[in-house]
Amino acid sequence: MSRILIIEDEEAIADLEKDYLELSEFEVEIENAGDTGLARALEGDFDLVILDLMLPGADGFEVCKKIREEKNIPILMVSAKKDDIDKIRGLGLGADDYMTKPFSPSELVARVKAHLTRYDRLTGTHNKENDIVEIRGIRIDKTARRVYIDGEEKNFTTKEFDLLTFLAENPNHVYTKEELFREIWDMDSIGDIATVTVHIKKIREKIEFDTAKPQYIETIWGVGYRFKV
Amino acid sequence: MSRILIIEDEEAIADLEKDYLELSEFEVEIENAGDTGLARALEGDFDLVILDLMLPGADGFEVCKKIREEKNIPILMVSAKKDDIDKIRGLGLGADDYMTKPFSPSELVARVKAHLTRYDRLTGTHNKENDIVEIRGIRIDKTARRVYIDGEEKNFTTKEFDLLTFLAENPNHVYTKEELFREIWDMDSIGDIATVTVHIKKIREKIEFDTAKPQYIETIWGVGYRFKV
DNA sequence: TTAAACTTTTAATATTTTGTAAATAATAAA
DNA sequence: TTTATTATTTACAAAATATTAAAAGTTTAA
Repeated sequence: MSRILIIEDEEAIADLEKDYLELSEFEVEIENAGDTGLARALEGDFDLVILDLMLPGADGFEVCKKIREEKNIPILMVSAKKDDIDKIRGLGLGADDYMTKPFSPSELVARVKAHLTRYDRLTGTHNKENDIVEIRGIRIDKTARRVYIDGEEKNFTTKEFDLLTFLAENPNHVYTKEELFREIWDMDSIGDIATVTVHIKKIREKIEFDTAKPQYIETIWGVGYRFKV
Repeated sequence: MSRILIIEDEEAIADLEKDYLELSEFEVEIENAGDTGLARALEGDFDLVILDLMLPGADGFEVCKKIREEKNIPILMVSAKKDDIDKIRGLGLGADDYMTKPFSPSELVARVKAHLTRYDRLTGTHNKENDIVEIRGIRIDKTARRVYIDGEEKNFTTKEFDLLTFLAENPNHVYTKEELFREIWDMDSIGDIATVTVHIKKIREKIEFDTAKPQYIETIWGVGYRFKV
């Protein structure tokens, strides 16, 4: 599950937040000062930070900026003053969200979840762990070397699998047959790039609704192929 | 420069949003119905979508979900009802932010900027070499070999693409047909120059509003052609 | 070891792009 | 205005490139 760091000097608030987050299966740690909180955030392996602006030991703005310089994880700023929101924004600290006290714990949990979901989506952390490529209804499980087209598993040979995976992992990029050949086949292997064409056809037969009008792997006449997204 | 799609049926609101966003140098397009908006979002090359929940032609929830299935770009939901926020969250549609009407335009702009910044940070878009040529409403994606005229994709053959790209990358420079021929066809021999003329015509048919009065590729009589800027 | 599965090569066919040529239009110079 | 020069446009044939099917090799697994 996800690990969350709360940097907050008011113990009661920190504990309340922790309790609610733990109810949602999060793993939570608390630091009660700015300097220690910053150190912990940089050193620890957290997925999200909840950072109070008013802190002993360091300026909250500064802490936020420093974390952002090192980490891309979501930072949720908390402040008692509504005016601070504009300030945070204006300074371009890289905070992801702002909440003014008092706020409901469920609101906090909802926001935390939303940020984690987005972070996973954009960085692909979630998928990378399982080595899954998912794009336009095509799911490629790289570890198991399985391909699902609209949920249905289809069999792919080694070369077909590698070629499709490479294209799906680099969508919207036109590759020449030579480039694809070099990528999938061994660098030094001498061969005719015509085999790329044949494999593209085989893949199309398995993933396209109408092979004559490919919706996934497009032909860029005179150049090469492109996985359309 | 980022491209933003507004899906909103109230024209006054859409125009207001557009004006403010354009003041911040964004490129903005408006769709006033759900179905057309969805189609545009999926087909077009946008960096962010602002989506009104109450729409004719389709359910706003549905539109959001469909966009998210295909694209990872930030989606900013707008609604008149405050209760909708919880609903959006609960349904897990993948929206990135929610605003209730009425809201201040500057607030909108601030949020849009924040989302785009985060998106760039997490996807690393800004790190990747952007081989995108953008000039006077013409966007050329060299990696994908795609051309958008006022946001709409048009098909270009290899020679057309190369020729247009070369001219667009070197605007305001007059090239003789011989120079263009040597550049695109890369032959040392003086071949038949007439083919350049024909290709210029083909390109003009795709990019010019009125082929007889070219606004992009000008003819410099007796000399050659120039991409006007 | 053999059969099946996979990969590569080959060649015929289909498709798209490109170059050419000829007619027409526009411009500059006489 | 007339003429010579240069550009535009059109249509079509030729060239280039992609698709497809099938045969020939190659590898893999029983």
